[in-house]
Amino acid sequence: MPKSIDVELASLVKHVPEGDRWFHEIKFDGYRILAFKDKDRVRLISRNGKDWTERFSDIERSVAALPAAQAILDGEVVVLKPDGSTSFQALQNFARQGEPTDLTYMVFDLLYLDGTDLRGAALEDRKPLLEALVSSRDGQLRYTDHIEGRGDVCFEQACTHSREGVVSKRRDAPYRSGRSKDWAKTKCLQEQEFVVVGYTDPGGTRSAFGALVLAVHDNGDLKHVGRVGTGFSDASLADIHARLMGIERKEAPVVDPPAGAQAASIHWVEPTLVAEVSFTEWTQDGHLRHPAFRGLREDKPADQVIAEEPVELPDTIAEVAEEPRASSQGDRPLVAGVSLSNPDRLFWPDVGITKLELAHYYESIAELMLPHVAHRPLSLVRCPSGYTGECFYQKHVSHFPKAVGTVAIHEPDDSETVPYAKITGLPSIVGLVQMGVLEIHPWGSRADDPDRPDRLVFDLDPDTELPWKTVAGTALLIRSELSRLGLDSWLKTTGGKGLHVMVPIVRRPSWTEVRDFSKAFVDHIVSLEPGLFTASMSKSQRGGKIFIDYVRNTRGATAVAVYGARARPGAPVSVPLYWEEAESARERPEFTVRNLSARLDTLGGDPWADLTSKRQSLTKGMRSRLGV
DNA sequence: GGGTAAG
DNA sequence: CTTACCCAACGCGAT
DNA sequence: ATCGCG
Ligand SMILES: [Mn+2]
Ligand SMILES: [Mn+2]
Repeated sequence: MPKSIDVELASLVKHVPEGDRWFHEIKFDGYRILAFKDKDRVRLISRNGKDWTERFSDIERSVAALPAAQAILDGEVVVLKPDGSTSFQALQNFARQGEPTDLTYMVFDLLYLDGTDLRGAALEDRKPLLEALVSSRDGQLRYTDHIEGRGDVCFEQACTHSREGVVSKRRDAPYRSGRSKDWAKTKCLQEQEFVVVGYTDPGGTRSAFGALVLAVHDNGDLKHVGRVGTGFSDASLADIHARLMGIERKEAPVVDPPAGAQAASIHWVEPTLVAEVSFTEWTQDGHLRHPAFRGLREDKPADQVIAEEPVELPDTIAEVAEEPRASSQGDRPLVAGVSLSNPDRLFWPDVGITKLELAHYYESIAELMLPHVAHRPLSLVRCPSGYTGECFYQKHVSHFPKAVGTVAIHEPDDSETVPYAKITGLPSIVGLVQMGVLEIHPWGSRADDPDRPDRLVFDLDPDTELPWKTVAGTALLIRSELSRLGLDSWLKTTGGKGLHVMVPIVRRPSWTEVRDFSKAFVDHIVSLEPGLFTASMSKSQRGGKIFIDYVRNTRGATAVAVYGARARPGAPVSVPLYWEEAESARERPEFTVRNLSARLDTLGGDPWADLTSKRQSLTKGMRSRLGV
């Protein structure tokens, strides 16, 4: 077994090589590491021969646990962010939480296995062996899969998922140490350092400054290479602006300052700051195309910044055909008078439901839906590129279509008021659809008095394995216990596994009083069958039980809108049920944006028709019976 | 998705 | 015209 | 204070 090996390195090329003779892998940016495993002994060695075994002790353990006596692996130690996660995981966790990051060893080659040197074998024979060796193993050690052929598609995917690029490898080639033409790397972006020589004023709502003016040293002179105006966070914008103000100067530090109106708006500064900037390519006249700011280099003296040699292109592909002009997106259909961009955008790619179809769905049920959702502050779940894409909660709205109303909400510990979205009619809902809103969550109070709730909701969240009949029975129990107190209630599906029981009340008690009542009521329900019900949110206490969530009944908390869609597979919707259906339905009623109309055609009547006219109050008598 | 930047 | 990037929440209960 | 949760 060899004690050391020089790694194979990829040549940089401009385009991904085409043809079936290539395997394409995502290019990871990290530490290139060879792992030598000999029985229990593992060494992790970097490209320049440094031993990193102690630093990467978690990885050392993973390699030691591999089912092989001897092995040499090649790969990259990377910090893997959880954005390769599937839609549903992403949706569950899209709240802002510190991104947990872990060092992961992404292995892409196997050079030695149990007495056999595999370096002479073809890549297409080495990789299956590697996959078998590390498969089913996740966490610290992962197999780097590849795509056969379709290099252009692979590159496009890599770049749109903001990966660094693609490494293409000849499938029939042995492992050769050193720089090789069998491995070709293609980068989505180039990255380089530049001297900051000035800045421009901000426009619109932008703060601090607009762009940084950049230059490089060239034969002792500073040459202007363009400006970078994107990639800044609000924090870096403010920080950099403060530093720029201290180093302003009258004259341009570059020998070739831009002329005309462009130049007039530039504030020149002493050339002491160095910025790291990514860009797609150099233009003919020596400027950066599509530059984006990455960060300031604190460690690099400005006078050492020179233009790096443009990449040599050993690639043979001559010219890229100009892409056919994407048919201009001028076709914006109107629904309820609201203009929709990208009407064919797939919001639910699994079932082929588009933005336009969602708008038409809301149009078709608006009359039934509006009484229950209009004139309330809203929380929104937006997924502008569909439920499988990045989703996020939004409460404060700005730059929404005019059809979407707003209500000023006073948030605790905030002297200012904040605008929340509000539905005033069908056009508002279509306006939300235009903004990629896949879930609408109304408050339990109305815009004209947000601090006086007019309805409670009991949210039944069953353990996934509980049968429908149990969930339905629980809802019926809650209904009858509410009835004993003198309260009528209404039922709906949630679009998930659970149910919502809705109780309209006369606006009078505060949120605190309503929450106390809800908690006491749920505690009472739990006491009836503690083995089946729980009021405790913690997942560990919910196994095999139904979690009855009373915390929905607090200020600012919400439940998904009735008739509202869910950002989940299949485009499910939350649907009103007759109480009789809870008794008679043998299976969980499940409806979608696509098929709800079939139910409405045959149902006859509206299960929630008399909810809005119901007048009932939370009384002293009810409270005392619950011991509040 | 909208807004602010760049080429 | 294009591309690239940032930004888009919060409160409760348990520990 | 921080975490888990919806
Ligand atoms: Mn629920
Ligand atoms: Mn976008």
